[in-house]
Parts: sequence; C-alpha cells; structure tokens
Amino acid sequence: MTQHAARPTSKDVARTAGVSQATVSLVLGGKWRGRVSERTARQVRDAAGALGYRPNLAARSLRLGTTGTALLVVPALTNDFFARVYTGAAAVAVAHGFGVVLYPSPAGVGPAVSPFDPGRTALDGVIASSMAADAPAAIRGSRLPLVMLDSDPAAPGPAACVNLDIADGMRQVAAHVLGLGHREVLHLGSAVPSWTFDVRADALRRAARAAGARLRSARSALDVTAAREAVTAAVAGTGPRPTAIVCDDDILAAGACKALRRLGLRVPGDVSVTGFDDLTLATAVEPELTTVGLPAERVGERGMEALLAVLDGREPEAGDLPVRLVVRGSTAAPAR
Amino acid sequence: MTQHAARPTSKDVARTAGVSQATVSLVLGGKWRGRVSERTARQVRDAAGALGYRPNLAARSLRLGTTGTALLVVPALTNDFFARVYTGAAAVAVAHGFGVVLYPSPAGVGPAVSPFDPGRTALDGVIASSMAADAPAAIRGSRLPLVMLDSDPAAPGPAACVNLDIADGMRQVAAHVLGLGHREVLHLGSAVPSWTFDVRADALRRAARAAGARLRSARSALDVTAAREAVTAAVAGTGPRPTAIVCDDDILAAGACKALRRLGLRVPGDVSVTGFDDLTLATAVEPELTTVGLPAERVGERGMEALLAVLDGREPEAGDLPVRLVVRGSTAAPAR
DNA sequence: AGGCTGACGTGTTACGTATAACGACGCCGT
DNA sequence: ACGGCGTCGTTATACGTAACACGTCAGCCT
Repeated sequence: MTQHAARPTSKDVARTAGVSQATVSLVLGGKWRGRVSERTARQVRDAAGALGYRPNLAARSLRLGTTGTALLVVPALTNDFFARVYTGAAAVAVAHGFGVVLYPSPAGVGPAVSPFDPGRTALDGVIASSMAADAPAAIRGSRLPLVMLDSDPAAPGPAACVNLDIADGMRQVAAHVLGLGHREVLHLGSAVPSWTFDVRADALRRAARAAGARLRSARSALDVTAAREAVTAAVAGTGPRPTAIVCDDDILAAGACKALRRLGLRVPGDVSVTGFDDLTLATAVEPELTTVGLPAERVGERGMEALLAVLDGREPEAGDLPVRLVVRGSTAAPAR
Repeated sequence: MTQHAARPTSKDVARTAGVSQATVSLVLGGKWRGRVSERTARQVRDAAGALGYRPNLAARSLRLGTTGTALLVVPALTNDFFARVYTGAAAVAVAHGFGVVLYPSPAGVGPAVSPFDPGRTALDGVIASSMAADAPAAIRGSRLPLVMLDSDPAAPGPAACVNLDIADGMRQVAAHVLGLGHREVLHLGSAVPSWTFDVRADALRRAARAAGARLRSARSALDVTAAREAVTAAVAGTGPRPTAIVCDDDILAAGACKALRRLGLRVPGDVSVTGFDDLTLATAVEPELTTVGLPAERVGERGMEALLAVLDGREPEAGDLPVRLVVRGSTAAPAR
C-alpha cells in the first residue's frame, strides 16, 4: 500500500504559514472568532490551499469519537424505491455535514459480506430497510443506533422507526378495485416474509371480506419472471378465473401482465392488475400500472432526521407518512 | 453525539486478560506465530470475546495509513448494470479483506453532494463509472488512485481502465438488424455525452454505411418517458418511417416500444427495436428486448482487482471484456 | 560456570487531529 | 504606576492502535 506523495498534514500547513498547528486546527475548524486575527487566519487558509491540504479523516474521527457517516442498508439496488430513499437521506445528511454510505444487504450480495462484523467502515449509525430482515441482529452486535424504515413498530431493537401508512394504501387499492365491481380477486404476494407485505395482505383480506369478494392468494419471488410463472400457474388452476390481480409490488404486477398477455388475456380488458410502490417500471410497461405512490424521498429524509435526532439525544419525530393511489391504465371494470 | 456505553479498547482487553496491550494487538492482529504462546493467545481472545471488543477503526486507519475501503462511483442506482458491477466488486473486495462503499454520482443526487471534497469517508481508492463524467477531476484533487470503468482509454488521469468491447457489441447489433434486411434505421442515442455512447454511434454509423442503409439519429435523456417522446417526434417527422430503431440502452428501447405501440405500430411486426445492456427491464417488457448482454459482474471484479493491483504497486490486467448479442422478441425482418 | 539462544512478552512511540490550559502583549481606567 | 482584561496565539495532551526495539528467563552447549 504505497502512500502516494505523502499528503501534507496540519503541521505542514502550520510550518508554511508560520504559526502553530493548533492555530491551523482552529482556523480550518472554523472556531476562531475572536481567537485568531483575520490576517493570520488568511495566512493559514492560503497555506492550506497552496499545499492542497486535506484533513486526515481517521485522525479526526479518532479525536472526535465521531465519523460523520451513516450507513443506509437496502435490500436491492435495482428497486428504485430505495434509490429515492437514498436521495432523501443524502440531502438531509449533507445539510448537516454528514455523509451517507450505501450498503446492499447480504441477500443481494452473499452472506459473506457484512459491514458490521468486519466493520470496515467507521460509522455513527445505521438506517435499515425493513426488508433487510437480518440486519437488526447484526447491527445490535455493533451497538450502533439503528433507525428502521417501513418496519414493524412493535419489534424491539431500533431506536426509531419511520413508517408508511401501507395499510391505508392497500385499502385505497381495494376500494378502487372493488369499486369497479371486481369480485374474483387474486392477491399476488411476496414470497419473502416481511412486515410490509403482511400488512398489505391483511388490509386486502379485510376489505375483500367486507365487500363479499372472493380472494385467492399466490406468492412469488420479487422478480418479473418468477411472478409471470406464479400467475400463469394460478390462473390455470381450478376455480373461476380472477378478474383482478392485486400485487404487492410493481415488479410482481409487471410479471402478472406478461403472464396474462401470454395467456391471450388483455389488461385491463379481461383482467385488471394493480401494483404497489410506483417504481419507474410502472410507467415503463404497457399498459401503465395502477399502483400506490410512496413518498420515498420523505422516508429517506425522515430516516436521516431520526438518526440525527437519536445521535443528539433528541426525540425523533413520530407519525406515519401518507401514501396515495395512482390510477393508470391497468385497471378497468370487469367485462360483462 | 453521545457515545453509547463506552466501547472497550484493546487496553481493557489487555487488563482483563492479564497481558499488555501490545500482546493483545499481536494476537488479534494474527501476527503472533512464534511470538506469543497458544495459552496466552487464547486468554486474549476469550477476554476480547467476553468484552465484546471491536477495534476502533479510526485508530487503526490512523496507525496504518490505510482504510481498507474503496469507493465505487455510479451514475444511477436504478440501472441494474451498476448493481451487478457492485456485486462483482464487492465479492473481490471481501476476498481481500476490503470494503466497498457505494456512491451515486452527483447527477443523481444534486451537485452539493461530493464525497471527495468534504471527504466524509476515508478511502484508499476510487472506482468510477465512465458516465459519472465529472468524477475524474474531483478525484484527482483528492490524490486517490482511480480506476475508470467503461471509459475512454486515451483519457489521462486514471491509474487503470476496465473496458468492455462496446464497439463489437454494436457491430453485432448492426449485423443482426441489417442482416434481417432493415435499410431504414433510426439510432436513438443518449443525450448525455459519454465515451461509451460515442463508441456505439460510431460503430453503428460505419456498419450502416457499409451496408448501404439509411441512418437517422435522435437523442433522449435516459428515461422511458423522454425516450417515448423522442421516438414519437422522430417517427412523426418527415421522410420514410424507420423499420428498425437501434437504441443505446434498454431504457431507451422500452420508451421506443411504448411510443410505437401508441402510434398503432407493432413491435416487431412493423418496427424492430434493439436495446443495449440487457437490464432486467429488457425481459420485463413485452416483447422482450433483443439487446446486448454485458458481463457486469466481471467489470466490477476487474475494477476491484485493478485497484488492488495499483494499491500494491502491481500492474493491472489489461484487455477488453467481450459482450454478446442476445436475440429476443423485439426484432424481426421488415414487413413486405 | 558462563554465556548464548530462543521463547515469550512488555515499554514506548508515532500516526494527525482538536481542544483545554496556559502565556504574552498592549491598552484602559483609576 | 499598576492591576486587570481583552486579543492573539502557543504548549501540551489525549484519542486507540500497531509495531519496533528491548528485556527477562529458562535451558543448553562448551
């Protein structure tokens, strides 16, 4: 590990500016009002600029006991919900002089990779998505403050939770679909167990029962091909054909549309399909998906705000974030 | 920033194990063969385990002058090409006791966020995607070793490059499309300038000229809606309607398909469409896209290998990675 | 017996930074 | 003239780790 061209230290800056290292630290740290004259301050800044000085972050962290970096654990990079969460979190972080580092959870990258035990990166706290199901245990071992996103508020561990009103989202979907007149509904859920998916299933079940609609269930991994196969199997199964398929995720909905098209059924003419999350995928397919829009950036912002609050010993803000049904072209009244 | 429950240090471990701090460091660092007896070594390990000791990374980095962390700069999280690059890079990194941190380049997150100047995270090196066009300048200022991915090999700056044989990929596309008999071709390129896109355009132009085909061009931002609008405008324009649309990216191709469908044209019956990159999107849409498959994981692996080589003062491996045309349902011979 | 060797550890230092504690210097009021 | 005080800056120290250079002690050869 060769050190390229020996980076200048604050001591070097001090020498060329003709002051002590402490003064350099004061000036560059911004805490010099009334302690250092404007003239020497400028000398220091000039010297730092001339040398291309950058503070050594390891030394700073060691001294301060703080890294100014948070970790965001997400289950999948491909899902742009999480990309938007990151954007929101990063915006808040930067505004507070913090950094955010992204970590795709083990599921996506193999169990050998854990940022917590080898602890490669020095961190002040962790924000984890609910779908990174194994994260809490690993993080607890690291003793870092943890903020959970979209997760069971009753679960122990996290210092704070940021939740979406998922149940209300599914109720909106159900009201829309049932309101169109559908009474034979297939629920396509995720095969990976997770609180958010349980909430969806529960809300849909209640709504269907209240409306007297028949509800069947199928499950699939969160990818288009798996969803296509699951729907093909479910539709080919016994019993009356569903007139609407309510999916836990836009990815599943895209797979459902493909399955139906291959079976010679038209969406929404023969079968209506709904998604969830309003990913970019929702408007990339034809027809565009009726789905539930999630304030992903707000989730990221609230998550980061909550982490900063916890770090400061303050109380994080509470309350669920609202979601909104987006009606597009994949739903219509049932034929006949 | 409260320190939760004062983490134990190596000195604490030393005290409870009844040895000196130096011995703890030797044992836990693994360099004790012949320097410490097996019995004391076990005592140390037991004490460390009992206290839940984790080395302080800031202190370690400060002492070692190395962080064991690399930064991967990507232009977009949503694009799963980069997710796969990350997977490959992470696998190699972990095998070498390294960590990888992900950074979506400013374009995706606002120019205020730069990991280099504020330098929040301590790094040993940077791997940057070509599309993060402004990265090299910012990184040069940080004096970190830089590996560029899929970028102009003639450009100065990077310590190493990992390249795909993009030109060959486009030649394969052209051979396929022209071989089907298409002579009226529309090239849908990216509106953001980048080496990889220039290579695509150049390769296609040469192939079209050699085959005597007419080639028009349109440009679009890398999102489905923008591509749809660009294609709608281009097809509605003057001159004979193209029978094939060659796109620089699957996202553009998805937009092209949507535009054509809305214009009442069938893919591939009336117009053939090709993509590039073989994203998951390519098989999520109907028809599935004929596109160019890229060994994304290999790119990530090679990138990380190259960075580790540079860090060790070794010579990084050279040579382009091959790409492969994947023929699916979006291309056919032209009507008539 | 004396000194050498190898096994087993320990004392000490340095990494680069931030900050508490401590001057030196000039200016003022009395 | 002298203490006091604001201004401007320095000295010294600690953060937790890794590793160099040294000690100590038993055993063994000569």
